[in-house]
Amino acid sequence: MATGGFVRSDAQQNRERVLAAARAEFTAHGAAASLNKIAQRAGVGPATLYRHFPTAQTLLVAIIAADVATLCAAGNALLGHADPGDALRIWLRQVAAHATKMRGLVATELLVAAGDAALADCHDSIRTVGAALLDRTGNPGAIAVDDLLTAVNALAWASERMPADPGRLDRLLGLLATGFADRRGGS
Amino acid sequence: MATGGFVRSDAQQNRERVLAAARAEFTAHGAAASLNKIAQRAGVGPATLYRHFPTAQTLLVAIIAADVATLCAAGNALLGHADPGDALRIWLRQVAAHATKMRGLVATELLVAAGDAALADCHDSIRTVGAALLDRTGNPGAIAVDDLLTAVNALAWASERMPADPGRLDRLLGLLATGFADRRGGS
DNA sequence: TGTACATCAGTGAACGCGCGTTCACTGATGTAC
DNA sequence: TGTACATCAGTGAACGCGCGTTCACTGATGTAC
Repeated sequence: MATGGFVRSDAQQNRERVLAAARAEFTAHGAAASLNKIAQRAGVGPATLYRHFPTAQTLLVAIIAADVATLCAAGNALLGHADPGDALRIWLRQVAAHATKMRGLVATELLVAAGDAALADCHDSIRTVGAALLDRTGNPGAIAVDDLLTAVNALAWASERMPADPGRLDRLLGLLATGFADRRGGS
Repeated sequence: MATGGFVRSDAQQNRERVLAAARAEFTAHGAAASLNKIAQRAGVGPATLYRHFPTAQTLLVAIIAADVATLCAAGNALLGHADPGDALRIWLRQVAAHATKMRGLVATELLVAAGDAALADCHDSIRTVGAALLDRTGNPGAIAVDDLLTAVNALAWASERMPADPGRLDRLLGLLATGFADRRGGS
């Protein structure tokens, strides 16, 4: 009997090939991506995919988790940025870029994180970093970090759906930063 | 030979029963709604549904168009409101409520209006009303009405995806109104 | 180092399912006289 | 008013398709001696 806990090197290779194929298929077809096609693209049988990822959700979350880790690392680095306001804006831009991946699937998934433990962890990580960056600005509007992140995800999702207008995301984020109502003038 | 242009009364009835069933199914299942099930719910054969609406898109747009007409009428009425700022906010709240219908399908469809003539008409109607309301406020931030409507749709879609938090939509719209960055204080 | 073995990853054909869609046919409706 | 007719809406079984998923089986890998 094996000592347990070892991982066959071909298994690890296949796992990574499946992840890469899934990333490509999700990017191309969003939520309509097919597990059979992912397996085919990865050059493995469908049952192999199931061995590694029992459900499509598992697969998607594995991909997202890796990206979220990068995103949070970048956010933590920005805590040392000289201008807290700029730091927050820069990071939210990165959050938005992340959320547009895979035809908006990432934004969609992160919003309904409840129900999946791994996804909830991602959500918490992002929220923690976001809260730190927001606090550092003084947070004059007393905004909940959850609301801010939800809004950024939503705007990113929307801009992803309108690929004809590449400047849209930045304009929408600008709009979110300043608001559409003038707080100084009346009415 | 018939004189042409007449509509059999049973046909009209079936058309309306299909529309009602479709509304119910889209509301329950969003984009995953099945045409066969809609037909079944309406008490007609699948081919009958196809006679009235050759494609699922046609069906969805027929439903949306009716709602959009109501929305625009409400917006035009608000042009007579005493406070332009309030009028805009009230109407955007209605736009958001409209966009959350059918599991966010409405928001999704309206964003990618290009490609469907009827949907493009809806889009234009909404934009025209929105522009009138926005202009009346003086539009201090020189915001494009398209961006504003896109943002409202996006936030509505996001809040629809998180039904556990019913106050979220209003908070998000409030955030969009005032912005997350303080324009008076530095950074 | 080399060989026998036990484990478990991989295979790919096949399953059942529900989807969108079509067909030849039936029958209800409205018209014309 | 009443009847014959032409039109076209409705029917529902059936099609092909691709999906997610499973199965009994094969074979590669790492271990133990």
